[in-house]
Amino acid sequence: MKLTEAKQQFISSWGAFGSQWGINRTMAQIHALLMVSPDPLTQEDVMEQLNVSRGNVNMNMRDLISWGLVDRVLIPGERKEYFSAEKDTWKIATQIIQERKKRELDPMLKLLGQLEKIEGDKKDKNVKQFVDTVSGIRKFGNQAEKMLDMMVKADENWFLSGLMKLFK
Amino acid sequence: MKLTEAKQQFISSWGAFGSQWGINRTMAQIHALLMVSPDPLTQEDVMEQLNVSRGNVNMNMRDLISWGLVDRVLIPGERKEYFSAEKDTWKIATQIIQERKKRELDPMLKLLGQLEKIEGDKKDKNVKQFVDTVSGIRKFGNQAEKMLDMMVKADENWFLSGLMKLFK
DNA sequence: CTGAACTTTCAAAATATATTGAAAGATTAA
DNA sequence: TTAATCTTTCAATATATTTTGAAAGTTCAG
Repeated sequence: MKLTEAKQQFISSWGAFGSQWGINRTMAQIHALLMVSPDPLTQEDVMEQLNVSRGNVNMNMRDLISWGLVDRVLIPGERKEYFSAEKDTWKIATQIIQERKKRELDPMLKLLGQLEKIEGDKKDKNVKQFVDTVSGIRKFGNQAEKMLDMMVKADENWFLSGLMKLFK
Repeated sequence: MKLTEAKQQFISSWGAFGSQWGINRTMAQIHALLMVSPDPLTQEDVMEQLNVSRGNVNMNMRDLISWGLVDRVLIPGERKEYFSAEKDTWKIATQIIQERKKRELDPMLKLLGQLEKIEGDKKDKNVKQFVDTVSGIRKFGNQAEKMLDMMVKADENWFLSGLMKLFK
């Protein structure tokens, strides 16, 4: 397989993969394109390579930046803006974990904590099942949160070798 | 807060949470409803409580069953089918991990493995960046896969206390 | 068998999400 | 300044996903 074809496949699959995880296809594709591009690209470059509109690129690029996955890059002497993606997989992963945790997991755990304090007869099986379910999810979520924090703080090597050896 | 209101909130938030992760809202809501219901429910019950159509409940219930999160339950002497959700958070989580891994991660890792075998001059920075990116993601994915397998095999207690102590 | 009770299917409709592109807004070289 | 270049916005449009509900399918008691 040639580079051009492989790139296409990678970009298209990364887009499809992303949609299954609630990331919009174009955003994932832009990310994929930037990850395999050795040099920074302009909005124009991305528009051409992915066949999407200026506005679309602009909005999704902004999102990618807010996720900390893409940086604006100034090239001395150039008027236009360039964009470049973080290429280190470990950093990408921890960045995504951190953001999703902050944006989604934390608020959910907060809500569950409130729902647990429901008033009602603990003898009522409806009340009991509700409290048990909610607190079960909350406990699990809290542990997951701790584990993710740990991952984010740790370094890649810990993940690649250290953790694994403990449970071979 | 009263049970009824708390249930509503839980169901609605679980639905919203699900959509951010690529799960359709109704499916997540049905799941939430069944998780907090002490006894099995019929399609009719779900239709009424969530205000969705028969077909919708039927299709999503089928999906939930294929994910291993809901079981059909036969009640002796009853003509209709009842549905009941697994209530153990740990089992729910490992079930979801296992399924998503099988449906999404495995195929993606397979593809990345192929893309890595691209033909081309390794001196070309385009080729190099492509191979580096793809193999970086693949390696990370492989480790993640191992770790998830471990989680699925382990038991809840290991997660709740054991793992955590190692990295306090 | 027969038909009542229940389940499944799926084309059409509704809804939600993503994309476009032209106009307005910035920025800067000259 | 001015005007060329580049970026951002957002209402309109297009696309994708979800939902509906009536019809077809299934099951089983009598």
